[in-house]
Amino acid sequence: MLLRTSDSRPRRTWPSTSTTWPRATIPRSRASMVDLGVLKTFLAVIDSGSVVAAARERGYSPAAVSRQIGWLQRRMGVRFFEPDGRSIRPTSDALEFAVRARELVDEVNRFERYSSRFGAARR
Amino acid sequence: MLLRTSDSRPRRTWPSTSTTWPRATIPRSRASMVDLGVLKTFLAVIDSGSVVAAARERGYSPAAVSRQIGWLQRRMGVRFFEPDGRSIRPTSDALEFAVRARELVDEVNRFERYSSRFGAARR
DNA sequence: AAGGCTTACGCAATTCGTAAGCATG
DNA sequence: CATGCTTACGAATTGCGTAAGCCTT
Repeated sequence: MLLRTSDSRPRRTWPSTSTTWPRATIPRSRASMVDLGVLKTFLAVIDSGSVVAAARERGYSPAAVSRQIGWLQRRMGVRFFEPDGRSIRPTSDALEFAVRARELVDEVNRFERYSSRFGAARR
Repeated sequence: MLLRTSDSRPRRTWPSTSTTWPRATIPRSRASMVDLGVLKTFLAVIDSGSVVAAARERGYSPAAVSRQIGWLQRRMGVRFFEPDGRSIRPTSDALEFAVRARELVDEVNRFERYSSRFGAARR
C-alpha cells in the first residue's frame, strides 16, 4: 500500500532545497518539561491533601490524578508524596516546589483571563 | 461485551458514595485555553515572519505550524495573520497579543530552568 | 468491609508528517 | 515554475475511564 508506483511526476514534497525532515511523527503531548494541567493537578492534591478530592475538583478520575502525579515525579526525579496510612503526605520537596509552581499557575490564570477578554473584545 | 452478567458481587467501582462520573473520557489535549507549544510556535512565526522558518525553528513541518496557528485563531476568535503575497503578515492584533504571550513564555522558560535545577539538586 | 491509592487494559481522540492543491512572483 | 501556505488523509501515540488489586482503619 501507499505505493502509487506510477505517477512519476516530480512533485515537490517539502522542503526541496534542504535536509529532509528529521523525525517521523513526533507526539507533542507533555513533551515540554512543563505541563500546566499536571501542575494544576499537583497543586490540587497539595491543597486538598487527597487524590480523590483533587480528582473531583479537577474533573478527573482518581486514576488519572494518580497517573499525572506519577508522571510529574518521574519527570522531576523527585518523590512528592508518600503513603501515610490510607492517605498520602506531601514531602518537604513537594511543599517547596508547590510555592514556585503556584506562582506560575497564577500567572497562567491571569494570561487565560487576558486571552478571554482579548478575544471577546474583538468579536 | 462488557456484560459480565453473572458475577453479581457488589464490587465497588468508584465512587461508591456519590454521583457517578460526569463525562466519559475527556481528551485533555489543548483543552486548557493555553497551549504553551502553540504559543511558542505563534511567537516563532511572528519573529521569523514565515511559517516555513518557524517550522524549522520549532522542529515541525510547515503543515503542523499552519495547523497550530489556525487552532489558535479559532480558539481566540481573532485573525492573527493575513496572506500577503506569497507570505503572511501579522495583524495588529497579533502584535499586541504577542507582547503578552511573550511575557508568559518567558516566565515558563524561567520555571523550566527552575524545575531542572530543582530536580538535579536532589538526585 | 469500606475507603483510598495505584496499575493493567482497551478505547477514543488528537496531532503529526506526507501528499496534494492553490496562489503568487 | 519555484516558493509558500493550507487542507485531506492515514498512522501513531497519548491519556482517559473502568476494572481490579493492595493496604490501612
